[in-house]
Amino acid sequence: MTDLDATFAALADPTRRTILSMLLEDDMAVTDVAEPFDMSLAAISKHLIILQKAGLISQEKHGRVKWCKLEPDALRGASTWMQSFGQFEPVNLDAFEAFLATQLEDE
Amino acid sequence: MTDLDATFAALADPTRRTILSMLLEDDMAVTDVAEPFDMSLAAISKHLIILQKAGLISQEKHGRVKWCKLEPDALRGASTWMQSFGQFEPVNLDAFEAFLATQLEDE
DNA sequence: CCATTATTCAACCAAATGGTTGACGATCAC
DNA sequence: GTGATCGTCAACCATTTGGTTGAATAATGG
Repeated sequence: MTDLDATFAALADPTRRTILSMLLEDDMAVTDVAEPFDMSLAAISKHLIILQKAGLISQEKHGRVKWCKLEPDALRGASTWMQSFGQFEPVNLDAFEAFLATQLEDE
Repeated sequence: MTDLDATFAALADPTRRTILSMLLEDDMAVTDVAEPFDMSLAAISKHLIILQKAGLISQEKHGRVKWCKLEPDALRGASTWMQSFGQFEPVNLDAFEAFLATQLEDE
């Protein structure tokens, strides 16, 4: 329950969602993450800590540079929760899972 | 962007997620939604307003009773955003959309 | 060694959040 | 009509959030 709190809360901020999108391209240092934002480095540092606590990114320090890396697995819990509402979607979960099965067979 | 803010923020609270799960079973009146919670009716009323503003539920007043109904379509925006990280998932978005297309043809 | 760079920490601030209570406007049931 | 019920509003409160600035820590380069 608390995991989902942290994940959804982290995703609720547009700055943090943009950061995640940036990290989708490549791992980045804190300073480089901050560069496009009109905001202090300290503010971005805080956002990154929130993302890390939510498990959405990991941070690893090499020398004085801290590298940020997307950890998309943390999205899976939130994604699964949302899919519990799938019965209302045009494609039901059973069909989707059957589709997944065919995909895996192809490999 | 702002849509996603509201959706994810609404989902970040455990009380609100529980309410959505309850509404998954059936439409409910505000008082009945509030019943299982150890919280004032006014607090639940506020939560419901937040859910409505996020588009996750609709509310319709019949007499003095206000009925709350799940609107799962609002989850789609958030779901789509999360799927943009799908390159890390076993099935990519293109394949999923192709699958959706075949589903629609069947109708 | 010294200046520079990378990042965080601490203190502070304004605004938003999640809760309370009590009063209030409708509506229903008798 | 009168009293109970449904739900919201308004005012209030404590805590969290998202930002700032300036100082502090730590590693690097010349």
